Amino acid sequence: MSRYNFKVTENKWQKYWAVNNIFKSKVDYNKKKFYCLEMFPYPSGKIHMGHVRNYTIGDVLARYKMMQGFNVLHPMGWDSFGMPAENAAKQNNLDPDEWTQKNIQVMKSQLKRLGLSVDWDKEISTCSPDYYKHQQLFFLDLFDKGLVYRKESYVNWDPVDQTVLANEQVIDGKGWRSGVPVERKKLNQWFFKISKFSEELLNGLDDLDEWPNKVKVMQKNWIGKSLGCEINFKVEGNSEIDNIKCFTTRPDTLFGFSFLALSIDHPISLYYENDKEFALFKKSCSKTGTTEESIAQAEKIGYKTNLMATSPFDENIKVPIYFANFVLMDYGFGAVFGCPAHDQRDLDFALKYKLKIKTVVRPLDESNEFKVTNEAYTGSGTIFNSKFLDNLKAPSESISETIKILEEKKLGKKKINFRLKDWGISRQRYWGCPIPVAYNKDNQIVKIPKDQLPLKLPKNINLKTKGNPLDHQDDWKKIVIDGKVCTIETDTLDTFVDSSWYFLRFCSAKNDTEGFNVDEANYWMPVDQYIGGVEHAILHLLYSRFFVRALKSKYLKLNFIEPFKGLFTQGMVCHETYKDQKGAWLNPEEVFSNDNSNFYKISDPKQKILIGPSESMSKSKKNTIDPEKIIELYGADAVRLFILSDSPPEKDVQWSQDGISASYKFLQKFWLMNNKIQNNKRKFFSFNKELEEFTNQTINKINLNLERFRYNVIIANFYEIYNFLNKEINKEDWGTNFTVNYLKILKIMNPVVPHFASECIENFVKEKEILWPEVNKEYLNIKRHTIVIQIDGKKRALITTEKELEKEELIKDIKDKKDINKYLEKKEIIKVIFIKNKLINLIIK
RNA sequence: GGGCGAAUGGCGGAACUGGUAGACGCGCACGACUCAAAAUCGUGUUUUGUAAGAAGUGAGAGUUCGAUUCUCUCUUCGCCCA
Repeated sequence: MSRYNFKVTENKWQKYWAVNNIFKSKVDYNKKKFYCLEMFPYPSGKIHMGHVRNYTIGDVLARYKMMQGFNVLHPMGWDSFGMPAENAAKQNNLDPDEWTQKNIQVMKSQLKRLGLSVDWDKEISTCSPDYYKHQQLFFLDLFDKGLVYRKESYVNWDPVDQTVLANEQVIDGKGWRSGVPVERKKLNQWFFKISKFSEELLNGLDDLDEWPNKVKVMQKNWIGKSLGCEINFKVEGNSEIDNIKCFTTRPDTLFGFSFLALSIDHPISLYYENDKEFALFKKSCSKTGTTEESIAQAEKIGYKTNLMATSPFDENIKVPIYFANFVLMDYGFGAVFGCPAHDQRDLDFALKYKLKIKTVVRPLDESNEFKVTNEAYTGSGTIFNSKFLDNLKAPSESISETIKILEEKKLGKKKINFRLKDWGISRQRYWGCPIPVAYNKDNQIVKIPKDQLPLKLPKNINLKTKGNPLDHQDDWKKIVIDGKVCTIETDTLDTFVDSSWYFLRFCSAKNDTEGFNVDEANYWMPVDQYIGGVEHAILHLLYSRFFVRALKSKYLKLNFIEPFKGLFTQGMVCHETYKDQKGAWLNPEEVFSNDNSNFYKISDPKQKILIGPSESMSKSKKNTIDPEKIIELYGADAVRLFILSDSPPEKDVQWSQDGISASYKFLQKFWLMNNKIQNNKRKFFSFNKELEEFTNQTINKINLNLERFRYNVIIANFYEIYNFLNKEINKEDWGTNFTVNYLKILKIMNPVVPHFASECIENFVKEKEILWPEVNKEYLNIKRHTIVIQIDGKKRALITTEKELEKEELIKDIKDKKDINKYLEKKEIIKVIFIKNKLINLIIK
């Protein structure tokens, strides 16, 4: 036997697993199921280290559960609709479908080389009509249930590219591609009524006890339930308008009221339709994007109407009514009352238009002289200047008290408001799932009949058009429904829709007649462990939780409501960044170092490289490491070992060259040791108790560490295993129980380094199904005890003993020992803390 | 500004319910092998001190016989929301 040849071995086992269908899974009611799912990748071209980390973590868990006898579902698919394909196709005159299929082929072979325990028979791809035809059916189902609707809504509009931008494509208020300021434009768009489930989605979080708390907090904040109240303000100046309804979370600051602001889309704006100045104002409002951030940062501007509003608490207080750019129609009622002293936006607005600023909340340590000038006071305190509200504690008492008064006087009522808005699912793009509706000649919505589905995307089209390429597909757009010619909707679905139910599709991946089978879903779902990046903590997870709830309105027999029972969010893979003297980013392959502190350019060895901080690997900073090259050099097992070894999986990990080569060396060392063990011809005679203890304790440790995702500690345990075994085999007598224990050890290494472990096990014993070893609890309670001896709480000595020493015996032993007794001479023991078999602490005087 | 989290050697990181701080790895040093180097193997490696010892888990307090772990205040960093 010689060096470990990872290429031969990894290839051999990958073939073995595939040929023997080792990872194929099917419903089996006699077996306990385990659904292990990692977030499926976008086929962008090649896999990156983030994928390697994500899928290795999942694979370790899946293999561990398989070895424990679970019926494991561990599938893989492709989140294959989306903009990168469309952009790449546009740039290189390609077909997005061909580009995508090619990437899938490449990435699939790369993933296979990692040796994942994936059931490839269940592979799905969201851009395939086999997948999206079911999605179109779901869309129609939800439409029938009133959970899909169309309304006018604002989008980010790039005036140069003539295209709609997603929020993340708006950078500093400018289009990411054109670099010109983004505008707001109104379009008719499709929405999912996620807001109907706000309360449910919020309450459901309480039951998700296997989710990281931070993700639950983020979702909670996103849903943003707030207690407030609606208030009716009397309006003067237009005989047709009696009052305006406002929503506020701070009714207690009502005495600080100095203006009323309306959204430009408020119904009252209709009265100003012919007003030229208002039209100009409206136009200037459209100069900001649609993100909350950009609206918050934009300069507050307003248009003063001829209307006046009266304070519900004091008829003598009358204030002007404005249209303002910072009021949104889809929050509250599109109308807010302005209290400049206690809201920064209102204050900015009031200062600009020289409106009154009346302070009505003072901090607890301030007197009634307290006055807000340039900075709004939003902290807690006491209400003053507010007549009957005076001296209430703000906000703890004042809000509920004010609501009570408003309700009594029938001026307003308590209202719960949610920040969560309906989910806009229209995208003005080609490469997405077509929306299965059309419009008749009266522009009414006509559902495309189910027997005419799937509604497929047209092929070979010109993508280099302004706006949505589908708009220009006149032939494709025409459809005959019930003998009438209709025009197909050209918007496509947000790709988040694709990923909101793919976990259900895996349960019935090849089912042609339905998206998923209820019985199969009821067997496999919920996903027992979902693993992915924290960047999807809000939207993807929330949308998926919504989608299952929405589907439940049709599939009444679904027996689960939360799709993901357990969630694990892994950290990113980071690497140092390098820049040359001109400030251009350099790839790690372009630099070298002789001392690991000074780096130089390979193509220009005199040029010193500037080393930047370690950041998440990204193409733009060129600090990426190609997994394929690393697998080629070190093998899949070494990569798996390293990607888990250096940091806890939930934290960021530093890619390091020394680290990967250490993992490689570890396998080589272990292999040499394995050779020695397997070539051994000697017979042993005594029972190796120490080995038995070590093995059982190690299995126990690894069990705990696996359950808690402490995979980095497991790798440390592997090194301990090597260090221990390597000492044992230098002994004369390894023990009659050596082989049994060694085999157990190889098995627990299997989930992390499956090719390597399988090879070692196979050479040793022939065993088809490798099961997880049981812990013999007898060896967990060690018969040898190491007792810590403390004097005044300081460690002074250790005693190792086989006996279970009682307190008095132990004190006697201590007094007999010179090196400890010296601390006790001429002192009196006033107290003894004793924990059997663990610790004794003598307090002396 | 609010919420959540983190801080441990030269570095990444261990430490179960308060009970031996620094597991394991990297790096470094010394040694073996070698004409030499690489590779490999062995030994050592928190700081300080020749040593016994002392100090030590971001800073400061508190609870406790005993705190990396619990409580409070502060500093810095990260993430999310505004």
